[in-house]
Amino acid sequence: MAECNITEHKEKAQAVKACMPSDEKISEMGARFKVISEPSRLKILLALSCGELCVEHLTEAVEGNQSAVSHQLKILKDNKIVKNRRSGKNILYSVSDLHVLTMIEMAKEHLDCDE
Amino acid sequence: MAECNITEHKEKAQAVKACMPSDEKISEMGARFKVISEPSRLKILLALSCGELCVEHLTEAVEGNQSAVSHQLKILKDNKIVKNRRSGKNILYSVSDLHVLTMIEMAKEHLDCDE
DNA sequence: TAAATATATGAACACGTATTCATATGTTGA
DNA sequence: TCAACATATGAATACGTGTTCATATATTTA
Repeated sequence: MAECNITEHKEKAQAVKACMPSDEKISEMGARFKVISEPSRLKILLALSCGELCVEHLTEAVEGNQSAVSHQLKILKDNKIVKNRRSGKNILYSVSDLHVLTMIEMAKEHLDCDE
Repeated sequence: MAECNITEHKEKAQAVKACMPSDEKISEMGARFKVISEPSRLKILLALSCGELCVEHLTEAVEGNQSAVSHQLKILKDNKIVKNRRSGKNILYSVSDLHVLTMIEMAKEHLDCDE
């Protein structure tokens, strides 16, 4: 009993290839996930999901060091996931891409289900 | 005009810290995103989203090489994102975690909006 | 303007990991 | 049992990147 119908699968492979997004698009999709895959950045986003924070307090909230947080904020900003504005001596950061918050929330709930 | 109310932010930082998930949980969330952030794995999942495929045809569908695909399949399987079953000489793979397909679909749509 | 404070940035380092090559394992049919 | 085929796996390599340290830039206050 040949459960694996070769001919059928070959056709399916062709069909799959035909509707496969371009490598460039796949890379962009992956890049989005990669940005939020790093725990240090995820933690920053979880903190900012509660609202705007300046770098100093954000650093305190994630219990990190200032330089590391700043580096990660740059990556998040370059990827348009957070935005910032100056307020006196401080720079206030907030989430600009609500879409990623949704995905993070989904991931969190998914883990909650497991335990 | 001090737009950045230090006291208020300090309190917010404390509140944020209080409801911050554990480092372990954050790592697990990140791990989920990391698995689907790699273009080679993303491509495999996009192929499998159309249905079950054996390794050979999957390799063909993603235009990769057999060993690389097999290595990535192992990672996907270890993370319970795909499952497999034997059918004669072939091993058939399929997506077991529909949740990640949802997120991938979301990411795809998000990019479509941008262009 | 000088000092203090807040944030950003460059370079160096350490570490994880995707890919490749060669080969092992497992399955079928003669 | 042997040959052919399908898949998995180990080791080596190459590459990207997160963190740290030192320092630069920018803003406010004295």
